[in-house]
Amino acid sequence: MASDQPVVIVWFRQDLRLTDNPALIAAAKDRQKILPLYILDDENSGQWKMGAASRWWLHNSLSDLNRRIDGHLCLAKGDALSILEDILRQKKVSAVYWNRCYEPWCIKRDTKIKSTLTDHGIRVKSFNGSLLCEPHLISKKDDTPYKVFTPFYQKGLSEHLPPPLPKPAPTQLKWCKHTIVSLKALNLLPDIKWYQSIKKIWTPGEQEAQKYLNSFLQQGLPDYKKGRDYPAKESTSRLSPYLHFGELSPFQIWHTVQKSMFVQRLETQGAHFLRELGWREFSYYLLYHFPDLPKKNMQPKFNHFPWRDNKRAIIRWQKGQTGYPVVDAGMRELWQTGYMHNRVRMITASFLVKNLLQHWHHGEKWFWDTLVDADLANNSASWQWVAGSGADAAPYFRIFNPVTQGQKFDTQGNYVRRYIPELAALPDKYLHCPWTAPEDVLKSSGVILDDNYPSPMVDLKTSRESALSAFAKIKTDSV
DNA sequence: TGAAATGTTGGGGCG
DNA sequence: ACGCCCCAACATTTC
Repeated sequence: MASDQPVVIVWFRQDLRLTDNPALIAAAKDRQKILPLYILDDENSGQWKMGAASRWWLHNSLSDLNRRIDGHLCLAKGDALSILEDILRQKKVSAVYWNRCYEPWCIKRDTKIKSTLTDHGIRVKSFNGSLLCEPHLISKKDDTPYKVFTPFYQKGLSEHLPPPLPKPAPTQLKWCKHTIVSLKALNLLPDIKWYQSIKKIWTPGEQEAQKYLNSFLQQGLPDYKKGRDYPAKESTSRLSPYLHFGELSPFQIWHTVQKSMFVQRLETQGAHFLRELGWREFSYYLLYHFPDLPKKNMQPKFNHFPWRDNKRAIIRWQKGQTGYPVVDAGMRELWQTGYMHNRVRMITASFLVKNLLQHWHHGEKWFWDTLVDADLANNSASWQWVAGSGADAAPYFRIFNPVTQGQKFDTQGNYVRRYIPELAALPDKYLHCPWTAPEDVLKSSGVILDDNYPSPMVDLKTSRESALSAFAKIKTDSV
């Protein structure tokens, strides 16, 4: 039966941190024992169960969080409401606090949980710990949601900036020990240890996130505006997985960058970086107001788009065997590290959707499973952006040329050579288009086309023309 | 947060 | 000296 001392549950979700965590701060104010809880809920997430790379990340994040609270983290697996109700039967619970999530399935589940627990006589409070500004607070003058990024960012969001200052971790917390299952029993790690190479690159955890942020401010930010386009450089922040799991809050990022902009005189660079945070906000905003975003084209005319369905082509793309070095390097970076540089994400996505004419859902699913930063809002909004089916999307006819893009943004070939060692000996001139290299150059570089590296799976000129004529077919379609 | 096609300009070679 | 052509370099338009 319920033990005598009442406890407050802090339900950790995508906020795996102790600093600037509103739910935790609220619990600390109650001065009761805190039961820190994480639930792996695969029963309510439907099609959007966490992908494999994310699970690896989560495993390590939970392990780190648990270590930081001296082994008190309570882990559970299953339907969140049932698990909470189980705990209520075993413990005297006065309140449950959490920071809000914005995935449609989460909103639906949490709404039900909130009303059910309230009926049980429990104090339930939820907070914003993940967004600069929550989606329901922003709308145009006519009360409809923004559909275009620039006005959303410049008018809608900016009215709510600056965000509140980040708050330190509460001190002298009294944890309550309660065990349901072990971390191992969550089965977050796969049987095959494909994550060995990911492990070399990444260290999940709140303190590591802070280190990453600080090193970005020193090394990445000063050259961010230009440098972020070059995948071989380290000018991007690579904060996305930490941000997704809430090991870092956007408030912390926003204020730290602002301060750095002032101290280092990096107004322009900083503004460009903060704009990327703005895109993240916009993705969440779109997902909130258009919950079909992960499934349905925002522009209905794309419902008639003549996608092809070629399983083997999709597999070649996934494996990085398209014959276009910058595309293949990107897909191999993804497979090996659980991450891909932003510019290369655009190039590989454009290739799948436009040159191969495969539905953006295929790319969305693959990225969902393989990215450590897989995030429903960012992933679906970005795929629709690339495909051209989004509300404020890249025009369909914007088709990236992987050879030109490679030559422009990986001129020295450092990125391609890192992920495609079999091409490493090719001279820069032919690195992004090996099939144009003379026989003797190929031979002396040890490249044998269709043997150790494929020749292009489609012709750029003709596939581009096919894409444009496919687009022409839906161009005139009415809503 | 393109690329390719088309248009324009201006310098240099050359009859 | 002049007109003509070529074409690179840049600008504009179209997809």
